[in-house]
Order: sequence, then C-alpha cells, then structure tokens
Amino acid sequence: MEQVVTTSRGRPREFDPAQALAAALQVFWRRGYEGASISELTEAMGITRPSLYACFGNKEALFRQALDLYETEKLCYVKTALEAPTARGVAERLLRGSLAMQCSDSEPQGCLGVISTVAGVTEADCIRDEVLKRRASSNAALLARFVQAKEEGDLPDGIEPEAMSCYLSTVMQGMAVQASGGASRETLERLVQTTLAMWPGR
Amino acid sequence: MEQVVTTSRGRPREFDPAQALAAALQVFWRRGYEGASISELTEAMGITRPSLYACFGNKEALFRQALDLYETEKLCYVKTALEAPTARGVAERLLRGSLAMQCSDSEPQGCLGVISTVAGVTEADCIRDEVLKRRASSNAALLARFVQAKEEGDLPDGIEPEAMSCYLSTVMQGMAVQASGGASRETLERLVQTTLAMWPGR
DNA sequence: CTCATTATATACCGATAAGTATGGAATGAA
DNA sequence: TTCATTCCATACTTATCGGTATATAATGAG
Repeated sequence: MEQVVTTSRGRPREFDPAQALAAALQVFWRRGYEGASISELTEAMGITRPSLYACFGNKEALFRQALDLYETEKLCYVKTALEAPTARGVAERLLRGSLAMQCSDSEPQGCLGVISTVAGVTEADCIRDEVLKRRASSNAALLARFVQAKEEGDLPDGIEPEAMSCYLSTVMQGMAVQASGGASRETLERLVQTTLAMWPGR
Repeated sequence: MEQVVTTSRGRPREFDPAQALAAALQVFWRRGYEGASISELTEAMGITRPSLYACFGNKEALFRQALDLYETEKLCYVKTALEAPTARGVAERLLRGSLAMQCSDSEPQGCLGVISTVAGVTEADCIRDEVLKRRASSNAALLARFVQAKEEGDLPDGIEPEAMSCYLSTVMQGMAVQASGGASRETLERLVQTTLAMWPGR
C-alpha cells in the first residue's frame, strides 16, 4: 500500500498526508465530488497542486482515499450499532449515530455517500458506482443483522427483514437530505424519536 | 411575464418554447443544475445557444422555469394527495404518487428537488435556496393538513402533526435517494408498503 | 563534496464552462 | 419595395477545469 516510515531518501515532504487527507474529506463532504475543484482542495489541504498529484494520484484516487477515511472515522458507529441486542436497538443506535454525525457543528451536514450518488454525475459514473457498491455492502450487513433478529423474534409476523433494513436505510438517507437542507438538530432529534416510536417489535 | 401569443413582428422562432423547456427539464433532472451544461441543454432542446439565452434568459432562469414545469406537471399528485379524507390516506397517496413518478421508465429517477439541494453547490447557492423555499412551502401545506387530521382524530395521542409531516417528508426524500441509486420498482413498492404498515392512526 | 532522489514552486497545457458579438435570414408594417 | 424587428448560425470571449512540464530546493548515500 504505502510505506509508512520509509528510509526517506530525497527531500522530505513538508506536510502530513493524513492531515491533508482529512482536509480533503471536508471539502468533498461539503461540495461533493464534482463540486470540489482541485484548487479548492489544495487550498484547504495547504499543499500545492503537484504535491497533491504526487502524494494522492489524481482527484478520483484522492476521493477514494477520502471515502476510506470517511468510512473508518465517521461511519464507525454502524459497526457497533449492529451489535445491539435487538433490532430496535440496532435501529436506535444507527439513527442516533447518524444524528450525532450530521449535527456536528465542526463538520459538514449531510452524508458524503448520499451527496456523491444523488447528483447526476457526468464523467464520474465510476465514483457513483464505487459509493453505491459500498452502500450495498453496508445494506447487506444490516440485512444480515435483521435476518438474525427475525429468527430471534425481534420482528413481528408479517414484517420481513428485507423490508425493515431497506426502510431503515431509507429513513437515514432521508435524514441526510434533511440535514443537507439545513434542518435543525431539534428537527432531526424529533425525527429519530418518531421513527423509533413507530418501530415494530423489540 | 411573457406575452403568450404576441402579434409576432420579425422573424418567427422555429421552435416551441414549451417543448424546449420540457427537454431542458429532462436534462436538469438527470444531471442536476451544475451537471447540466449549456451545450447539453441546447442539444437536447434542439436549439442553438443564442436562442436559449434570448428565449429563457440564462441558465439560472431556465432552471427556475424548468422547476416550475416540474412542480406543475410532476408534483401535481401532491395537491390531490392532501385532499384524501384521512392522514393515512394522505400518506398513501403521497407515497404512491412519488413511487409512480420515480419509477417511470420514460423519465429520470430521483427527485429534482433532492438532486438540486443535496450536492454542495458552488456558485449556485441561490438555486439551492430557491428549491429549499419551495420545499418549505410544500412541507407547510402537509403540516397544515396533518394539523387538521389531528383535530379530526386521525393521529393517535402522543403523535404530533409536526413530527408526522417531517417524518413523511423524510421517507419520501429517502425514497428519492434510493431511486437515484437505481433501486428497483419492487424495492420501492415494498418500501411504501412497509411505511404504510407502520403508519399510526387512520 | 558529488550525485541520485524526492519534494516544492511556478507556470503552463488542452478542454470545457457560461455567456456574447456579429452578420445574415425571415417576417410584418409602411 | 424598403425597413425595423426578431431570430438563427458561427465564432468568439474570459474564466476555470483537471492535470503536467520544468526548474529548483532539500535530503541521504557514496
């Protein structure tokens, strides 16, 4: 992948790639893939254009790395949410997790994944496909958890795991749209409560 | 605004503005505001660049007119949905209406409003604000309908109209995200059924 | 020191963006 | 027919896009 501490022959780089990547993530998060220009990225990252290309490849490769960072740092609540003892617990942790993330004052509102797939990309279909692939894998994990929940009796008769996992994903994506549109924390909190109030089973 | 059938001095235009606008709407719908280039628009509209500017003003003005067309032609189901006798009926008509629109084979998937507000627009903040304003007015109408429903006993105790209108909007926006991501008609139909199955009250 | 190596800085590339200037073609009015 | 008016077609402008060529600066190896 990348040699972390190499013997470093030649001139050492003057910036921290991890820090620069974090800055790039913020820009992609606010602007989306196409809306983020190289100029805005380099300015936010505090590096020059050739440094960006030398270190991260190109815009698409940079975006993928930002996506990796986003998943490991910002979507880590998903993993722990799936470990909740009941289906309702999973839903509550997921909803509260995405609520917390999308209401952070220090970070952009909305979900990077939603932002990256909704706008009709022009040349960046591969970006869209990449994000959709990751979303599908996340949905598969949620579905598997709800299949287990069904077996354990968390979901009442007539309520199928496929339906509930899709439904929950949809509500969270809608929440991201609301957050993108500037919905207040109170609004989103009420939304979480409403969703949980109607949740069937335990 | 625009003189519909003027006495038409001078050379008559060789295209139908309404037809051209419909074509422009399709492009904006597929690409979003920023993703739609003037070149792609003119090609789809079958007119030249100066004709576009002479007839519609500029890109932003064209988008607003496309938005008007979208609301009157594609979102007309909202108006009739609000006339349903119960809150549940309103929800069902809204969900089925947006399902039908987003599953049309002849038209782009997803919701133009969602597409236009999610991606972090760069210079087009005014576009975003415009769409958010329209969404707010639509939400207000839905809220008013649910306030009435509450008075008529459609919503059970502990379920407030504000919460339900926001919740329903969120589910529909999430549905639009799903549709943008290529969800099948069956998936979206199941989503509608699931949402209605959990709907509280009558 | 010399030199290969790696990073930075500046300036550039072709392509495309939105928007427009200009000249000719088609109409109604006189 | 003549002319103002309106539209269409071609070519253009300036700005920005993603990406790169080139020269220079800073390091380790010898």
